[in-house]
Amino acid sequence: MNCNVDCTADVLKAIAHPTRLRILCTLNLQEMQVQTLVEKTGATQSNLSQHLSLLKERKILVTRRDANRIFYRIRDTQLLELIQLMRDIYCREAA
Amino acid sequence: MNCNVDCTADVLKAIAHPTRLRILCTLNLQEMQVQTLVEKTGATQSNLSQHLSLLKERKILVTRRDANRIFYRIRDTQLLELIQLMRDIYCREAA
DNA sequence: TGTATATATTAGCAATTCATAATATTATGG
DNA sequence: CCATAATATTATGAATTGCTAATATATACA
Repeated sequence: MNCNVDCTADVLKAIAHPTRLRILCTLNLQEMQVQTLVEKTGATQSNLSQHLSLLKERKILVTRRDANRIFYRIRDTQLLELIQLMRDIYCREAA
Repeated sequence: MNCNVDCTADVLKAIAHPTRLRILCTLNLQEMQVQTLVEKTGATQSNLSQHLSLLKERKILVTRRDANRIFYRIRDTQLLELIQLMRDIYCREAA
């Protein structure tokens, strides 16, 4: 009935943004440092950092520090299957 | 690589709203007329109508007219499994 | 045709989101 | 300690979203 809508909506909202989706698809199953993500996504360092911290707050990403650098990865990679499925259902055209 | 981010983000955005999620969870596998949804969700008629039309535009809902009334249902009910899964992963607490 | 019911649309404002630019923080190596 | 590299934070303004109130449309039925 009440399917935990507020929490679920928050998580969905976190994912529902082109740059953040791109981050998730780029990360895929690996971990990656911010600089790499900046290059691969084409976003500004600052902007990307903001999106990353939002995803981290929502427990979608987790981090690991290695000296100077921070590595991000997807906490629960089931999420990738979810996104893929969503895309298959609603965005079938083109690659 | 590019996982159709723009389209996928649009669909996610459509779902990522408490009232719209509530609509989807309320509909579940049935079809329902607007008035019923108004009562069950507690939203304003106008507001609900706006959310419904957004969901319809995004091909998430489909409609059927019966005389005076319009019945809405979820086009692809796999979506419900997706939402459920999302909730299981990220919103495990309480019912 | 006139009224009532169900649903949709529009306008307008408040609140939120987003990107950019500038600055701060943290860690490393010399 | 200083310079540099990597990342985060803050402020700000523009754009988008979301709600409400008012109005419009469509159908049924007396």
